[in-house]
Amino acid sequence: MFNNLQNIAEELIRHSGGRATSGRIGILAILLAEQQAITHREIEKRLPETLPLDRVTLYRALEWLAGKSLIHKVISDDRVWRFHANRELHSHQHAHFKCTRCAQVICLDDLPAGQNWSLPTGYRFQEIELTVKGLCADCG
Amino acid sequence: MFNNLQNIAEELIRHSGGRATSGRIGILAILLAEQQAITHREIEKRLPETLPLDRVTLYRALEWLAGKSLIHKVISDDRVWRFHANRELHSHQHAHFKCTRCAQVICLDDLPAGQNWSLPTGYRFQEIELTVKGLCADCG
DNA sequence: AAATAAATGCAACATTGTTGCGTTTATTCT
DNA sequence: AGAATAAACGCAACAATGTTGCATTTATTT
Repeated sequence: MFNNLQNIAEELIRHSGGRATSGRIGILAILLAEQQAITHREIEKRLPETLPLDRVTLYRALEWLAGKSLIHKVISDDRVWRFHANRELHSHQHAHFKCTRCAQVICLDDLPAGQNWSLPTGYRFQEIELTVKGLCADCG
Repeated sequence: MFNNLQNIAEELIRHSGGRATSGRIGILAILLAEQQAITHREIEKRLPETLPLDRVTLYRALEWLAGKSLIHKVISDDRVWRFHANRELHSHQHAHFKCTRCAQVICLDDLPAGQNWSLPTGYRFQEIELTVKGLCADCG
């Protein structure tokens, strides 16, 4: 099962025209296995002992994966990036929920239509970044 | 005129039950004079030479002002806090616009109704944090 | 004017993320 | 399969933003 994700990850990476290194595959597999967006540190903790990875390498791999749109980054009010695999459902814009108590982040599917945000004249819309904050089921 | 803002700032601070120190007054006056949300560093640069203020004091004053709801903080994808005075218009929840080229941040007045975000069962809504990204009039 | 609690300044630290550069490795070419 | 090559990697050092502890100063109260 874990192996299955490894294979999917490898396939996705090759398909994006990059080198299928064990680091990238392992990282993407971890993100694919995760329901929520998780931090750099959380990814580090989930790395198997057989795959020790330098902090910097992890950062660079994440940046590369995000550049290839295989994952996306979410910023939140703790000033920490969180990463999440771009499953089909989420490949386009979507909102995030962040628990104000346990800091867990999950993805929501909806997003208010972006274009009809009334921006001042001359301003051009590109994208929307929306985080709903509250208490998750465990903390609420 | 600047003096006027100083007076308003002082009044707001006293009204919140805190000490009206020159630092707090100066900082709040700067934020009141600003249309946009600005960073810690930008505030530092705007401080008059007659009011040299320690980095830490500035952070603490901002935290205090935010705690008293005289200002609010906005996080964005450069992982830097920006601060903005809570004028009446903005005292409740509102969205922000951030230019992806010059990093300028302004406040927008609308916000989609928060309560009807479909959260998973058991999740409780508290607040919404929304940033629209794009190009401002100067950069677009 | 003196007393007092709150705010300040300084130094040191913490966290997250980035850069430069020599070494290793996945991939390609023969 | 083995050699060549560019892409990834690991290490060390750095950068930016924000925080903590503690002694000193200051706004406010009496």
